[in-house]
Amino acid sequence: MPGATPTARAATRRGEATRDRLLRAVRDVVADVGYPHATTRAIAEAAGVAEGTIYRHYPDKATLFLAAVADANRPVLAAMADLPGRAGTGTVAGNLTEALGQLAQLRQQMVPLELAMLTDPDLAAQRARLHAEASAGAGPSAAGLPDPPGLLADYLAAEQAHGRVRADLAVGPAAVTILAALLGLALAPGTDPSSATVDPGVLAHLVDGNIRSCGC
Amino acid sequence: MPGATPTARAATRRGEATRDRLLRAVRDVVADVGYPHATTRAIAEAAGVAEGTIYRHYPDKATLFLAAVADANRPVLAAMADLPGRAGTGTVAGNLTEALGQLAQLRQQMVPLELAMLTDPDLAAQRARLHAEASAGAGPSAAGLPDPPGLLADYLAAEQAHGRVRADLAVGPAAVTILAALLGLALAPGTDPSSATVDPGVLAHLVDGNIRSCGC
Amino acid sequence: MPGATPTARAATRRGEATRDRLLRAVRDVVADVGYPHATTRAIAEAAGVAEGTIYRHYPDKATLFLAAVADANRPVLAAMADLPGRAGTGTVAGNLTEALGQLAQLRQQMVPLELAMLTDPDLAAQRARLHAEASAGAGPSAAGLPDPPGLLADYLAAEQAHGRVRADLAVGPAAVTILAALLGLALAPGTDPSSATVDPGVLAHLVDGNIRSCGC
Amino acid sequence: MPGATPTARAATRRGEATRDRLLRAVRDVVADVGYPHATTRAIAEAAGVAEGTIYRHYPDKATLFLAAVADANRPVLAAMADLPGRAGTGTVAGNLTEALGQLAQLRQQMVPLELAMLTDPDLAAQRARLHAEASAGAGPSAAGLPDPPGLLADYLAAEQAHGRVRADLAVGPAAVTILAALLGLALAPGTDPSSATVDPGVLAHLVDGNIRSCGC
DNA sequence: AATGAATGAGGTTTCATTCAT
DNA sequence: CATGAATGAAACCTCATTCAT
Repeated sequence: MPGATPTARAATRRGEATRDRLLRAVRDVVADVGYPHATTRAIAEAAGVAEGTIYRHYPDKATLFLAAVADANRPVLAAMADLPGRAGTGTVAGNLTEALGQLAQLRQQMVPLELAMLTDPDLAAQRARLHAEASAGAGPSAAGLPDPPGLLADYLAAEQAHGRVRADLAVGPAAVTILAALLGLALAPGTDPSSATVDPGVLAHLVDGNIRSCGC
Repeated sequence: MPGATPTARAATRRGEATRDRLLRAVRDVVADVGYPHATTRAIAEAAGVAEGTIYRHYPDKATLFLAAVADANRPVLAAMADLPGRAGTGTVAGNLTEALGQLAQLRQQMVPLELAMLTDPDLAAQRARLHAEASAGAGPSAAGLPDPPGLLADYLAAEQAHGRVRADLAVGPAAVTILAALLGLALAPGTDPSSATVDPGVLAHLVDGNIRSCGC
Repeated sequence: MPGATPTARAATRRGEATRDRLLRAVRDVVADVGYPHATTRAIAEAAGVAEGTIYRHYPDKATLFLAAVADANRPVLAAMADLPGRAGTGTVAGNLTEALGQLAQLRQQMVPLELAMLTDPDLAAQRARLHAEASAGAGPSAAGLPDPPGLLADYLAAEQAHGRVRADLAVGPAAVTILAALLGLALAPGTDPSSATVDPGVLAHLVDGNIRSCGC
Repeated sequence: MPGATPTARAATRRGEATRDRLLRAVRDVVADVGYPHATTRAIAEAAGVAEGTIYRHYPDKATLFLAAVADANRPVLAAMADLPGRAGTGTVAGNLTEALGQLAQLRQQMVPLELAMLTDPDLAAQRARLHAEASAGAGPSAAGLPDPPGLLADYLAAEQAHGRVRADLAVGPAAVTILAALLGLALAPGTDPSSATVDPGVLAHLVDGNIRSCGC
């Protein structure tokens, strides 16, 4: 075993490290100079590799960007995935505040990348195609990948079942609204981009206003 | 007096018409293909003029974009400016629903342009410079131009004075949250961009959840 | 007489004034920003007219430049034309110093325009064509228009006839050399372009070294 | 040691060859069509590379031109650098004639580039900045780089010390005048640009008239 | 005669991508 | 696997010239 295909393994290791550096470089450069100025040159430089190296790991720039988005999305989804399981424990406001706080913090990191998706229809289209393929590949049953709005709606519905959220709340629109507000806050002009967190007062208002059971 | 300076006026007329066509072309092209693909060539074509014509009216592309943003912003501000005057009339929910509905409709139109500002730091910087100059030029007293969050907060405070909004509502954070949610909704993936309006259910939820006096 | 075709006359007057302003504008702009940056826009602005006005007086930019060169050349030729007639009067050194001093002063003014001719073969070709046509139009006898080297050589030859210049001086090469040195001095790096005159020491050296009769 | 870093060297080699081809292309194109028509397209074509290649080696067109000027200047300086060491050997006239003849020949090659510097103030300014930086970088003691007028003046002074040039000659003005004349001759209209040399008669006159010791 | 908006060819520069090393 | 020179299409912008007023 010692010495078995050492070069191949080392090479693989090296390649993975390079890919990681590239993904992080995409995030950094887009956050720094904006998507329109995030050129392959700038990204390669930030990653400390030659420009040509990009194309040894990704077939083109769009694919690299989508990989960076997926990579940045993972912790966001993880932060939300816990939520439904907590229904009935602690307090509703506490659970939401913690989850949304985490989410806001993470989203801040990936907002520039999400913006890129929103401003570039080509990128969005390619992402849609990838998602479609992924769903198809996973079989017909795997239609609904978990996404933040769905997870949040699930949690709210579960709390309704526990009687801890007013029964007449439309959980779908509420989830969408809450997350939209969070996104909107991250973008609002005047937001200090260096502070990674949302103003706690605003966050409290958001939670409180939306789920308050009617005991006011 | 009529006909006093007919040529001068005519000349100006033509130029103004061209400028208008250019501003609209910017909006259309950005909405269509996205800011990164909104080239001067595409804009000129959409406006029905030669590429060089752009530069007789605007010194560079950034200035053209900023002019388009300002132009698109005008009706948005107009829609909000009425609101504070309506405090005490009709119903709170009615006033807000109407104003936010209008706002959502208009914002939809200018969201792509605002996104451009958010993705391109250069553009944002130049806009900031322009605003600074405009404020300076208007004298030291004109510091605060009216903006949507301020106007909405003013309205909410006025309704508090009328006792039609619960007294403990923090009007500043509430205004910011509502508008952020509106912006977030316009961006949320899955929003049908062809429907210019926000889902009325969501809008109702937004108004209701945020300002509801405690009579539930 | 009063009121006789006043408009026509006024129009002509105005046209001539405009042409003059244009010629001077060409000189000023070329001297200021250099021939490659002397655009029709800059020239029109310097002349205080609209860009289109240029083409009411000159068929194209090259013709305008050549007219400006010819205009700037007139006083230079005038300064040299006197010289041959002065042979035998005053002192040789005095005559030359005065003529060359004047020439240097004037040339300074037109050096930028002459440089334009030297850097732009198209312009030079068109000038040559114009000269050829002028000569042809003036009849076959008018082949040799008076030019500075010829006039200077004529003067030196006349002084040789008076015995005031050493007999073995080759007047042709001497004239060419002197004028070339003058041109070279105007161009030499380190020449202060604001001082319109040549260093008197250098000028004295130039005169002295070239024509000194052998009494040293 | 051979083969130590073969790739790096090879890469460098290719780049260096391309740079050389570009520098020569600049000279050729400027000499051919004149500075105002020396477009990047024409230069790239003359060098046999794509237009974009220029910008991998030089940040912009101006820098490329300045590099071409510096490159063309090197042999000119080399031709003059020998001169001071020859004082006291051969004959004064022989030394000067040879050096100036070489200089004229070389200068002919670089006259179009020097003209470009003279007609384009932007270029001249950037050159001045570069020179200033170079001097500063070389330490405060390296203020005076050797330049042709200085070297020629040094030579003349040395010959004065040997008693082979008349003692009352002002070596500074003489050197300036001689070189200015050479430059002027290269530009003089009527000079056949295909003959790379200056008319020997004129050259003799130039040498003779300026340094002749008084034994006539 | 004069204006200035409009034109479109062409200029410099950028950039995603390919290829020889 | 990695490099970096090379490519060429396309981006933004300029400019001499034309044309409606």
